[in-house]
Amino acid sequence: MTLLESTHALFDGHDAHTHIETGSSRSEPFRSPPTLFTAGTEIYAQGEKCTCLYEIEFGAVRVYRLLADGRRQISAFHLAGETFGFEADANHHFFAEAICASGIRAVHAAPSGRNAENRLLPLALKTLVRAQEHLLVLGRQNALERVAAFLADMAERQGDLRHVELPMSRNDIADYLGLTIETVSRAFTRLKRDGVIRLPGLRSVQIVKRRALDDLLT
Amino acid sequence: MTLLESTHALFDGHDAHTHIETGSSRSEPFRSPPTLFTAGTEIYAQGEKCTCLYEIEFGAVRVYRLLADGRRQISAFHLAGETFGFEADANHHFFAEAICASGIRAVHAAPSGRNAENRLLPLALKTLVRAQEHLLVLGRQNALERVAAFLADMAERQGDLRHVELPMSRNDIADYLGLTIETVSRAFTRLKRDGVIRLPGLRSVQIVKRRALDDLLT
DNA sequence: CGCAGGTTTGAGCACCCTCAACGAATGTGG
DNA sequence: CCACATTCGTTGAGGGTGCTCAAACCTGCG
Repeated sequence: MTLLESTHALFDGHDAHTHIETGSSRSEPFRSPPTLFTAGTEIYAQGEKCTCLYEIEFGAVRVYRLLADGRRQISAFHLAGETFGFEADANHHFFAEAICASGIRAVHAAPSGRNAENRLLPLALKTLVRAQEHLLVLGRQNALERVAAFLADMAERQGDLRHVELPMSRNDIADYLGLTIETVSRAFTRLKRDGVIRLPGLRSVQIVKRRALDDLLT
Repeated sequence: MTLLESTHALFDGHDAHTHIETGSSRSEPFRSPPTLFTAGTEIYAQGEKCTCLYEIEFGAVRVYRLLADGRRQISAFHLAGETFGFEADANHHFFAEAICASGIRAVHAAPSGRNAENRLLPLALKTLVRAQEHLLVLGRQNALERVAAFLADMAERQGDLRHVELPMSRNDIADYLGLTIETVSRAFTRLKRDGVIRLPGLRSVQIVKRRALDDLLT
């Protein structure tokens, strides 16, 4: 199965991920070779046991929870180079899915648990800081401010303050920002109309007036 | 200054906290004797250097951030017995204030930094879990559900599932739940009207229909 | 008793959601 | 290669939840 072929394979569970052949497994914590997850494939589910962390080689991941009636809250997006899958106890309390075709490496804790905490704490801190930032956005910002904060965050994480490639759909953005897709779409439209951003493609955003965007933050 | 006298002292800064005399300082991390903070007194501010953690002997604390225009998001309440003041880097990114007269003990990290992480990680985890729960509430629940979630959480943390004593004002609750005081008040009124709770006092809540409350959760 | 702070209640409005239809993009099958 | 299906995104109209503004109420305290 090639990368292109698998891009749109649907939720067929474990058949969907395939080991990618690479040499080199490094020294200390045991990194498995990266596995290919196709768009929409589940990486882990709420209630499963935590067995490892995950490093994203390429692609993107959404981590979310569901309410009983199906409402979804995406608590975080993770991009290439980031590590996720970290939970407070031995069980997962979230779902994780690949947003697009993604190469993901399982990282098993070092056998000597002593070093584990030194690696876990920074990860917990990063997750916590993001959650707290997110909390402020969801609690006290309006739709336009939320979308602006989201774009600014993505731009910063992708290392290009003028251009963002969004791997996720409007639906994902809405469930991340506590809005509906229509409201997200209208916010994009308004930012475009006001000349703050341009949209060369649906998932491609140019930040034209950085200043105007920043004015919507904090 | 007695505890009662100081209950309503206002923001008079550093004069407001007073050391309480107690014997006993324990072994490993250096706990200072508890300090009395009166209602509304700042414990630390955004931008200050982190010097220690804080243990609440009695009372309650709010931890919050401000937007430029004064909007406030309370990210957490802390009650007696809990530890707070933990931040991701060396500087505080939040404000912390005593909600009511509170006895708070500064806990300085053990000089051997080795043990520090063993104590920090569980605290980071607890903070993270709460933030993530809070995220779901702010992102995807309506006003009534938010207030219900808040009451259920407070009841559980106070160890009495049928009765809650709220140390904080409606204003604090609103800024915690991302609502206005009026909306919080209306939610209380509605829960009372529906017989879910009773209000023996403004800050005293009896949970009458636990089941109905639970139906509003997750 | 009057004042002050916090809370409740009401009326009106704004923002965002809901529902619906349309348009765009992409992949499928003929 | 084109028609079609499907998914995703946009746009519009209308309604509801929660916000704003305002006034009344309650409670504690000087």
